[in-house]
Amino acid sequence: MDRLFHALADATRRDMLRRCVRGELSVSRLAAAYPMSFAAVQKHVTVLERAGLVTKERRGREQLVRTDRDAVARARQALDALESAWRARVDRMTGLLSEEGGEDGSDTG
Amino acid sequence: MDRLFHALADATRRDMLRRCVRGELSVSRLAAAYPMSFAAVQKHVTVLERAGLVTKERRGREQLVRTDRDAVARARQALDALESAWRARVDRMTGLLSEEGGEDGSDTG
DNA sequence: GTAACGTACAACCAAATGGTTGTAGATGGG
DNA sequence: CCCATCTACAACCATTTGGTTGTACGTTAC
Repeated sequence: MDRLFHALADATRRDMLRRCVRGELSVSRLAAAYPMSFAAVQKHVTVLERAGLVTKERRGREQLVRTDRDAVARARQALDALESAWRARVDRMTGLLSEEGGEDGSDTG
Repeated sequence: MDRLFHALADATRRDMLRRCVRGELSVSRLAAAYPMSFAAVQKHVTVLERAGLVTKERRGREQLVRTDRDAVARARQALDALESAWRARVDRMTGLLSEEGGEDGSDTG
């Protein structure tokens, strides 16, 4: 989860995710799109890969990068969990008066 | 946006967000919950605050921390935008054959 | 007024980040 | 084979992060 959000916390990497949705860009093709060295782009891709946000697929001597849909969904679900905490709070206010105890701690993913 | 996701990329800070949903915890009360110094917790709160994820409200000599619901929603919307990119891709495959051009770049926020 | 509490902020340090360059291993084409 | 391309990885550097301690300031309680 740390890796996931950390990977998302960089504008270059978020842009990469958008570009790699179609999974047709090699690393060097991707690198051509940014004003930085190939190695720097490689590092960004590695960060995305370790976060599970993209996968690499070999085609000849190229390595095609593709955004992993499920990983983005996972991040969204984490934020959903946070929002549901508000809902629980509202429920409590409108409905009843139970004590606190909503310690689900869904952070192990 | 960078600050937003960066703030979320730390388990301690995510835990803080959960705890501060009800907005009834002072910084020192919060600090008591973690195995680190008060100053360290203060820094975490500052990171969350600069990301817009929490606000502070003074009550006497205490400073109550409260999670900002809208900021979390904002992060979710960013991930929604990513997912809609996949939908656009599917649309293209099933429907027509238009060229690429979905450069909305909703990154300025 | 003074002590205790809660907060803010600066200085400092180890480790990680994000960038660079350089080198080396695979792969494909003439 | 030889060369160009694509990739991988290490070494290095400036900056940021995440933690510490110490000090100063405002507020509450006695």
